[in-house]
Amino acid sequence: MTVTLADVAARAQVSPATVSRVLNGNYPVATSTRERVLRAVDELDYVLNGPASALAAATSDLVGILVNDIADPFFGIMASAIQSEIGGPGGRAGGERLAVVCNTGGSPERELTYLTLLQRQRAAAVVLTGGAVENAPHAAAMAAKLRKLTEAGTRVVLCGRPPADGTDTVALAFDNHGGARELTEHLIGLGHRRLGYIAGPEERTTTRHRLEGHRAALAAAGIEGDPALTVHGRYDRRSGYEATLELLRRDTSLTAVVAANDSVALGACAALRESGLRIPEDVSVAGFDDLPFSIDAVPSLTTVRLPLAEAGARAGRIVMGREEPPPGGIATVRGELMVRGSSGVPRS
Amino acid sequence: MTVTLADVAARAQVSPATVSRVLNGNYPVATSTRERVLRAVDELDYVLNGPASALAAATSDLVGILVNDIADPFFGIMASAIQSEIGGPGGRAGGERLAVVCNTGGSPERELTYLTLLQRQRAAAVVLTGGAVENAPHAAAMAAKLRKLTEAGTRVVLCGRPPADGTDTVALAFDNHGGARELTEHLIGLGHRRLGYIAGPEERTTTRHRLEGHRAALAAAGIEGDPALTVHGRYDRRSGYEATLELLRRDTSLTAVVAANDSVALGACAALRESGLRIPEDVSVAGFDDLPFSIDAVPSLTTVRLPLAEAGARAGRIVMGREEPPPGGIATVRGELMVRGSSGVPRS
DNA sequence: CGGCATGCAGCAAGCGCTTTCTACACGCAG
DNA sequence: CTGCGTGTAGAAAGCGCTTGCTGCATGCCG
Repeated sequence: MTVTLADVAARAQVSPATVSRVLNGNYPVATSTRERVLRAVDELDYVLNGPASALAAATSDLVGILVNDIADPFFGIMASAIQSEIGGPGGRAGGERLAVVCNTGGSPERELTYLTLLQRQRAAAVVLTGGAVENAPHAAAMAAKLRKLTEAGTRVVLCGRPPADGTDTVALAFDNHGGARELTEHLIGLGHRRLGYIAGPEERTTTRHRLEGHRAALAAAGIEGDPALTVHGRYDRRSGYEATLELLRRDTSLTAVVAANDSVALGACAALRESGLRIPEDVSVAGFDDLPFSIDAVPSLTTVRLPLAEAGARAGRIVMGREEPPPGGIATVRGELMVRGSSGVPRS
Repeated sequence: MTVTLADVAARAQVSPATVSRVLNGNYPVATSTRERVLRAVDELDYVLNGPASALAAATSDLVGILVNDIADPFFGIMASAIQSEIGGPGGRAGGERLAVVCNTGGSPERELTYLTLLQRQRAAAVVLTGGAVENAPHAAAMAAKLRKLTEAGTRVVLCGRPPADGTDTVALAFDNHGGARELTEHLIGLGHRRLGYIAGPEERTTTRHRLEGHRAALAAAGIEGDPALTVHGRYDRRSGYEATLELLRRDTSLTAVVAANDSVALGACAALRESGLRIPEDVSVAGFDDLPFSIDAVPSLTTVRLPLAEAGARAGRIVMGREEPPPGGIATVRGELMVRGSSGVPRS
């Protein structure tokens, strides 16, 4: 049998109540008693029963972090930053919390299911990262779930995701629109007029905002957007590779390829190179996010840096109540254009 | 107040016991009753209280995954594979489990603390990934903790980590030694004689095994290992960059740089390039792991592919009892040499 | 010196669920 | 017609912890 509070109490010759109070440190206990208890805990190698304590106290130290793809550094970096502020072991925060990263794989159902699971565990807090799926029924279901979580006392923060309508959940949204626009403006400034765009999966806010930013830049410059120059795909390298070949098939006159993110851009580079095109002499390429490997591409990738770690850390602090939420509960986090080797003046 | 089992029972006009049985499906319940209960659950939007149920049943559906660095795709890929087999939402397994990814940051203390946290939550299973810290007291503490977890009924599997002495924990270890050896043999076969080695952090099994494999290859070829040609660092790009500059400072005659992993190798490439050296004409570079971006480096990286996803999936299945553990509880997973553009014949 | 605030510890009532054991109603064999 | 197996539902005893309240010494005030 495992050791229980009562065993510790017996050994320390105090009541279970006292042991509990020593362990939680939320009630005055005489120093001598405390020491006796702690010694007993140590000697018996006692480990608190989490479920029991969560049940009795009606609280838990679980914090959930939802990500779309844990294998993607985009989410890994945010999750890492969030976790470090949540105050797991070694974190600066006081009580030890168990930060759990849940991988939704971008699936709306799983997102909802994980939220239910966290609700079931009476999670203390939840951070949702990544773009949302744009689909009315799902959005409504999410909003309802978030409201329920909030009601149950779970703090919720969205990180890198637009505010959820119908909730007053705190949101730290990335300025995908602005970043994409700035990026495309840069390319246009260089002289590009026919730009291909490799978008992410459809029905995602991130995808849409980046695409709209791109188109806004085109429109502002009086460039007619050609639908054939936009291809949708996933947020991975392979998708960028395939989409680029498709783009090349559709229109060989393009001088620049703007990708939904850096991984896609890398795939695009590979496809261009294999097609005998030089970067940026023949075709310029741009990514988004500025993940660590982007600077190592050859030529290094022109992209928009998103302050993933900073935003994650901030979300973590807010959800733990260690930082004031932004006014109105909504903040837009801007990206920064990083002009590097993969973009240049178009061939004439 | 939140809805409880009793509320559902009242609404369905049955006893709480019956509701519990319907929800757990482990006891015969008349169809008409079941339907009535399910309807009530639905109408009340009831969500089971996890802690309470874990306490009463003395089990939990939490599964822990320990990783060194969640921002590193090496771990992200494994975690993703493990999680998909664990049977979280959408997984193929039956009961829904909450897979929690814990980020130790490579710190021994945090590793231990997370294990305690998981023990406290009475986790159903735990998978530890990544190399272990080589340090007698810590190893002993870990072994003790793992034993305790096992005793308490938590299934434990090590993935990409050598067996823990003093436990009979199932382990899927990567053949870092063999992979490194093969890689260096490849370089030697190309004609390289002075190879720099950028090792990972000291006191890690992964670091040591890879380094030993490298040296074994050198020794087998009768090449004297020069201690000045080995530099230790972290497993990241920046570390590779700095270590390479240091290596170049120490010995400008080297014709190849072998890195502890792909990220380090990318940093090495950057440093070489900035130093005016061509890859592979002037200096060959090799990595380890074959992460997705490695093929996109220019030139693409020669490296050793580790079947991260496969190993993770297998570990996940084993820990869930859906696959037999390997004979003896220990399996060695081999890597595969990927010869690509970053390695070539040395300049004469 | 009585009385009362104060500090510390224990009692005991749950927290919401699971599960064993018991109860009841049938239906059918003896 | 009695008795018993079978199928289904309920009563109730916890699971191990937290916490409001009570109780008992102290020490200090008036």
